[in-house]
Amino acid sequence: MGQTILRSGELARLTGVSTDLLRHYERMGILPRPARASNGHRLYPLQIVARVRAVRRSLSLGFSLQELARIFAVKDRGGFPCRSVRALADEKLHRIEQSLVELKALRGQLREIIRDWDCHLAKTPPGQRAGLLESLEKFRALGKSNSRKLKKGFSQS
Amino acid sequence: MGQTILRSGELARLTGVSTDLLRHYERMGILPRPARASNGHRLYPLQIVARVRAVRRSLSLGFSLQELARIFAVKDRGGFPCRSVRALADEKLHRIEQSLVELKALRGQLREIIRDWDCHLAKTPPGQRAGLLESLEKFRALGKSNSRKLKKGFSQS
DNA sequence: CTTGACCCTGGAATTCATTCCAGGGTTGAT
DNA sequence: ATCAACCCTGGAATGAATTCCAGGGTCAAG
Repeated sequence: MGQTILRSGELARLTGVSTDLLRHYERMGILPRPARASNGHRLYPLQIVARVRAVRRSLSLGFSLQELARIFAVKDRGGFPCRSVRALADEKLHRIEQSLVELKALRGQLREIIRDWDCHLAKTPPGQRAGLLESLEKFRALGKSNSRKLKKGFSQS
Repeated sequence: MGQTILRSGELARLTGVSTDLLRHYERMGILPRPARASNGHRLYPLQIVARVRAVRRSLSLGFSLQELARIFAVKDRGGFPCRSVRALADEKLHRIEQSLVELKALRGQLREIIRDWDCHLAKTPPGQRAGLLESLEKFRALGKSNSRKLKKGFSQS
């Protein structure tokens, strides 16, 4: 527990990220190549935990691995990407707000559609055609925007 | 214009969906296999426009092609999948609401982070380390939930 | 000396909606 | 006859994050 050196499994457990993913981040240039033990095992300094957590946090904030790679490339070469990070964050915020607007519109439409359907269903005995899907045409789509991408946000499990 | 029969290009133009995608939907069982002209060209009845629009609408509401395929499989065999469609819609609504909650939390956090960063930046001359990324650790992640998938909703362009 | 718990590697698979490709055919107009 | 504008096919590619795989090494405990 109190060591200053971590092996991949320990780092994985500490951060909730699979070792596979840690290696992937390394390949992407998002985590620096760590020192190696004589047997080839990765040896991470304790601070790497912060880095991994920052990565996970950034991802959940809407940063892409590519963006992080770009940022960390600057950083790991001794640069200070703070200003560009800041700009990126602003962009993310805008996207989130945009998404919120769209999602709310979607919710409104879906509610309307469901209400409409329930009317139909109430008048339709089970096993009979109610034509719910067809009725979808009545509802016009929202602006094309990114609504197509938004739907990816609905988790599966 | 006034015909009752459409060729793929016409249907594509009418619905804003590429012919490639129309064929893809057909492969997926989401559009029924249309009649063919003697030369092999697809001949769509005018009603197919409604179907395509329903598909697009459903997709934008968060239905997946798989789900639509299941639904239309029942439907095209003469069944009435309305009840299951209704259940699915309910599920989508829940997901949207869940997404909304998470997105709002995200927005709050991102705002907080940005405010925090701006403080640091104000005190840090350009080209100097401000440690914005490192400061991300201070902010704890939200419940694991689907926040990972949510970020996909932030469009690129 | 064997078992189990680790670790290593590079590359492939996954998921999803959508697009792109190569190779080929049928029309209609010039 | 030839060009443009369509249409056909099946399969492969895209992007994004993540996982899985095979084949192999290291190490401590029993």
